[in-house]
Amino acid sequence: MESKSLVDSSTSLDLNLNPFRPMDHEEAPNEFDGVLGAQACDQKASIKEEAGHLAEELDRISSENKKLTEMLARMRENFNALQSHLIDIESKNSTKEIFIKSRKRKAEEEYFGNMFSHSSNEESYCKKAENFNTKVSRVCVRTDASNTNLAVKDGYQWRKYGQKVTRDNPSPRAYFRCSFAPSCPVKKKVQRSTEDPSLLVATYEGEHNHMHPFRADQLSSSSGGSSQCANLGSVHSFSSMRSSSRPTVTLDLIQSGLCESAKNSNQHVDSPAFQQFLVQQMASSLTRDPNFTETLAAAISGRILDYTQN
DNA sequence: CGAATTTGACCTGCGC
DNA sequence: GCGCAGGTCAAATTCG
Repeated sequence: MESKSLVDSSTSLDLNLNPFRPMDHEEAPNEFDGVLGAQACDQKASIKEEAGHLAEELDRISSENKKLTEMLARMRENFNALQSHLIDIESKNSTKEIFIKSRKRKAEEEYFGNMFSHSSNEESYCKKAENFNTKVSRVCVRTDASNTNLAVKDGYQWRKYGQKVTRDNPSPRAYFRCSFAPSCPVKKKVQRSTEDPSLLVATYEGEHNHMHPFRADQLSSSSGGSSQCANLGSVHSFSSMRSSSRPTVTLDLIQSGLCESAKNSNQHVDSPAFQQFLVQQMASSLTRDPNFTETLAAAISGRILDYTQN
């Protein structure tokens, strides 16, 4: 039923796209009718054929778009169902565990054990974290699982003061202090995720009370620092401070071309510049994804169809 | 040689 | 009070 209108719309589209096509019969001089008559007929036929092809293509794309929309709706429904199921399970578990574990250790488990859990966990953590005065943030960095180095390059200079194997995680936890200590109170704990050994989980406590070293570098000179990103894999996840409204961002920065951008990311995770960087990287990784661009193109063509039909 | 890292000992908080 | 686990200290070691 859409095909008729599709033909019309595609023809009109083609009119706009083909500058050599006569817009009006009056525009074609009559004296050429005899000489170019056959040619004109051929051209018209080919244009009609082309319009037909375009109409078919648009039809195909719109139906594909429809299917994708339906799939997306189904996925959303499934996600919501799973989400509510997970919340149920977690609420049951938490009531059992709450009397077993101390608040502090519970918070740690929330940090390191449930890295990929639902955001409700984040919220529950944040509620508990309200008891803490220090600002706590978490950054995940993807590295090679075989790499035993627990260094997370974030632009600041850190001094390692301890390492410990914890009960819940076979991989050791490294303790870092900002090299500006004791004037800077910030501490950092780095440990591999139990669920994904290739993921380093860095927990920051406190706020830096000094300028970001990279910003200072950038102010003084625009060169250097390329080695800083040598170990940087991908900033996989960046999640909430104490504000529960902040979403978890999953970001793939693993492409080699992002080295320069990654350098810029070495700013404090709470800074507006860092957040702007995250947004930019999200946009760029989306536009690099051929599936995304394809889906976007289909969606746009669907919109165009809707518009031309109305 | 000085700075950074490693690592075992020690401290602290919590549950039993 | 004891044991456990996380966190910190500081001497020893490594590295540039």
